Amino acid sequence: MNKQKPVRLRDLAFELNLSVSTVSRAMSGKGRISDKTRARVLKAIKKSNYTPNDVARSLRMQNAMSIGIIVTDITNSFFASVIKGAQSVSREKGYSILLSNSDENILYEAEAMQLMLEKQVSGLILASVGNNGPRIDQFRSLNIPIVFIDNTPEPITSFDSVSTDNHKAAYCLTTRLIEKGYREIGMITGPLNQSSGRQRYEGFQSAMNEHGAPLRAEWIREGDFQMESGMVLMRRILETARPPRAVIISNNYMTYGAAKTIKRMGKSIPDDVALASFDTDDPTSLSSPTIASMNQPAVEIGTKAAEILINRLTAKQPLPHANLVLEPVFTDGDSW
Amino acid sequence: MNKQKPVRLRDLAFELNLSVSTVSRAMSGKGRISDKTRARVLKAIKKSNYTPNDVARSLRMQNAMSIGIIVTDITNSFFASVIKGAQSVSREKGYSILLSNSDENILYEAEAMQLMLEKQVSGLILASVGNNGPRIDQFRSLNIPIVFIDNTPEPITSFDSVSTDNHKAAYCLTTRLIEKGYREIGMITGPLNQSSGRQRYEGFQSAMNEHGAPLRAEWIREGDFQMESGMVLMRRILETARPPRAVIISNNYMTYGAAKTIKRMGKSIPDDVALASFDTDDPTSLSSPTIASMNQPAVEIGTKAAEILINRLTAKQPLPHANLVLEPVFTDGDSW
DNA sequence: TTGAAAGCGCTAACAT
DNA sequence: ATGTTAGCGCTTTCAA
Repeated sequence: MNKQKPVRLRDLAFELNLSVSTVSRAMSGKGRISDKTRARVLKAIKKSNYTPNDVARSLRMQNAMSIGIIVTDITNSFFASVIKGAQSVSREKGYSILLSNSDENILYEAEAMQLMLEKQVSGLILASVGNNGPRIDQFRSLNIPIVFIDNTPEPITSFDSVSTDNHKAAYCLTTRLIEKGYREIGMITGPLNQSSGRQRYEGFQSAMNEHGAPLRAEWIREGDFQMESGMVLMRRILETARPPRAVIISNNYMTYGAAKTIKRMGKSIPDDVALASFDTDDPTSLSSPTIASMNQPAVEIGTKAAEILINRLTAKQPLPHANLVLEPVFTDGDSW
Repeated sequence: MNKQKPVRLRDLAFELNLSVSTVSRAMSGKGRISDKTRARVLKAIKKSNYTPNDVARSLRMQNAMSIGIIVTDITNSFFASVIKGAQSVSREKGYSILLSNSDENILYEAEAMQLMLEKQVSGLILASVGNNGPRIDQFRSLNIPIVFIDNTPEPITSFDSVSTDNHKAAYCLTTRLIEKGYREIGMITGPLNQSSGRQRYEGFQSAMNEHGAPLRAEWIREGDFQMESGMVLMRRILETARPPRAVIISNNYMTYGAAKTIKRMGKSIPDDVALASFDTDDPTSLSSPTIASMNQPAVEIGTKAAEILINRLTAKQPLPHANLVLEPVFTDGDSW
């Protein structure tokens, strides 16, 4: 348990009677160097257990080769998948991942962004919870690219983003519901100041209007994407004098909460109230009922976001903003 | 979109007619400095949007104030929760998180460890997939602490670790099963070269032996913690001439796979075969049947691991190894 | 109380 | 083909 000093380039150089720069070149493969010395150096590196100090390299290169990822909740399987996707392409391209959870807290998000800045990340993948203009400007003025996922700021075209066609997803989901014969449909929306929440709400509205189905205010509640609000709001909706026959719920957690409430009230899905949702992927395949759901392709969002980011980082010329909008993936269920 | 040069300490110093060291002291609060200049500096920092370069600081301080976390699969809700726990403590104490997924691949794990080394992490939280002795030694010789979670290496007492009492968990689970009247019990184990897999198997054995229940080789199969192996092995077990009445399955994914197989074979849980498992937490609470399960306290594992790590990092004197063994948390279900 | 200067480990321009 | 040297942005002795 000797607290051994780490081997530095200088140590290797000394041992081999070479200069640091020669050793450095031997490692990087850049610059002219004779095959003999190169082999000699590489051998010495192996047996000395040399580990390059990437902090020093980052400082010198003015590039830490790392990507920051800020999500609201890593425990949400959607974000976990996004991260997994982003991580896999990052590794491939030689970038490491700095991770932060914002816990849906705008203050934590700001802190995390500040941290990323200080750590000199090469770029950021951000699932933002709200308006964080000043910090975003700071990234921009330092020319550190951000790719927005899930929620996108306005106007979208002045940022990079990877998102899902939420309007369409909600529109389709609602239309299917109507085609199944439901007309009295309520909704538990997400926060309407977040693009995902708002777009899903608007898609719902469009479909309802187009099919001449009634939009009743007491059937529509704005939640916060947390399970708790799903529980509370579903109860409120079901306790109206004349509750709807179906409810669309804007994300997975609120749906789980809502389902809990429905069970507790002794009602059944879909007989008493039908449910349709977003992003309720079920790794267990034990759910009952299975929830009809429009899902964002999470892993793909992660890989695409990382690709767009790295692409921009390695581009020779300024690139136009990329606004990738992926198709939602529908999975049917017996919740309706 | 001016690619503005970041403000450095030197720029601030110039602007204020001070030296860099004075500005640095003003920021850090260390060292004598007059209140006036201090205020002056702080004001300038605010309005100039100065962002300290942490890479430079890390190099100078020989401490990156970051913690590496390597897990096998961030998509597994167990690990996601571990990370969440670790992250929250880390943030509090001023450490950032470098994340890597090993995808249950020992080669990726080794690569990730190498990366962490190069990035000069202050410490590592490692959910190891297998024997990775040399790399572990490297951390040790560089005096970079590792806290093992989930799987622990042998001999456990020469490492820091946070784990769950897997033997006990399996023993209790098996005993309960027996007390419910089951005697013909099979098991789909995890990899027996991983401590979690092995200990759960041994706990099962102990309980079976102690209660004089039969251990039949054809009812016991070694899986790899993936869903696929749960599917395959459950089929194999059920296709034996005389299948068991209950099967204990060593983790969540294999259980989901096994349940799928059981359904596909047109059998029912628990009437045809009862199930008991580990770590099957169900965020949806929609599972049917709900799975009786012994769960690791995931978030707590994460927080404790981070605490132990940071504690060691900030200790003045060498600390003895910490081997925290947490109690499993039982959640009943109607799978038995 | 403040400033000058060294140096963390590395890369790269320049010199040999 | 190899060596010398400057310098990335910061902290911290040491000197003024």
